[in-house]
Amino acid sequence: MANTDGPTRERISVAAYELLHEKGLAGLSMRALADQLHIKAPSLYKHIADKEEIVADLQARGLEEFGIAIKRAGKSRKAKALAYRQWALENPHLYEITVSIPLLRDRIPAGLEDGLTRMIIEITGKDHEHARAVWALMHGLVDLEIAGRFPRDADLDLTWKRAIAMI
Amino acid sequence: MANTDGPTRERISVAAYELLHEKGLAGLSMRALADQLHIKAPSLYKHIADKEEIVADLQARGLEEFGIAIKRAGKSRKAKALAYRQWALENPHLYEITVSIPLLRDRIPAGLEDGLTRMIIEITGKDHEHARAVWALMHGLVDLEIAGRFPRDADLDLTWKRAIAMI
DNA sequence: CTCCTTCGCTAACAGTGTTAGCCTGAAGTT
DNA sequence: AACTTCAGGCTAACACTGTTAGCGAAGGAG
Repeated sequence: MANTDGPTRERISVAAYELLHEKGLAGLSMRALADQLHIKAPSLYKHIADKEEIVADLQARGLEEFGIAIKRAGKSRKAKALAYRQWALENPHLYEITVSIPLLRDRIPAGLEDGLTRMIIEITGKDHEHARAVWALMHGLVDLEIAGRFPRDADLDLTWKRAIAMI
Repeated sequence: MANTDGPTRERISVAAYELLHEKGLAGLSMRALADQLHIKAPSLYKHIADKEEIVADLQARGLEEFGIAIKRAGKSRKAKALAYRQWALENPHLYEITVSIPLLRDRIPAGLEDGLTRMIIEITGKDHEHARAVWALMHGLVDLEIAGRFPRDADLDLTWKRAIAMI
């Protein structure tokens, strides 16, 4: 019997988003995703081409939400930087999927990535090279923090302060 | 018949090291590893406990070689920074396995990680916080470069110049 | 000679993404 | 009302992953 409320493409995206938040990237399996929609894994393929498609979806969502969070932050460079860290720590799985695995450029809305790049350049107020260095600094800090690379007793608030001072 | 030259623990490590260089982390499967040693995958477990053990092995090797490369570089901060980049780009898979997946601290030689941390502090010549920020900057730059996150026409040499100037 | 350890092997299990092929109910068309 | 079409479920299966159980043969020790 056709479900009275079959999982349309949109509902799959929502379920994937929730699943990612709850179980992380490793827990995002096709079968787990199907379970949450009360269907079987192969049925997902009536709506999507492959897993990459939903990963791309989540990457796009991540970039979008991240962009919004940074825009909303205070205007100072410091506020933006802290917003970067805060968002990444609050959305580690979303951050991971957008940045720790290859970005599926061909499958996310065009311009999304460029928009963010332009935003960073705007914030730093300098040229591309400087913006890239700043971005790398933010990313490196967050990545190492999430990966647990810093000692447990490291004062990361202070580290960020120093980093911001470097900019 | 017992092999005249059975894959001892050491030979497994070597094969894993080579396999990682050739096929990357994704290509490092137990069956592929066994193939290279002309045995079957389950036989590997007569020598190792699990896959994590060989990953830990490779992480240790990576940290070690990386440390040597940095030590060998010129004395200036700039030379060290460029050596960081060069090593990472020349050993992307080794870099990936040491830094893109959780470091198996309990299974690598004690002090290896600390040794590197101390080295970075020595190079930067300042305190822990500053050293961490510098490390994050280097890591961020390399990680984003390997992930292809920078536009193809980006002048990364110049980006590094700017980054080094920021330190 | 016998025992025991080492170190191969095959078969198997649970998990992964994915494909082929079937079936059913709803929607349109004549 | 009957016929066709098709969306969207389903099961079975394949190739891959890491891993375990259990078997068997070779070599060294007593």
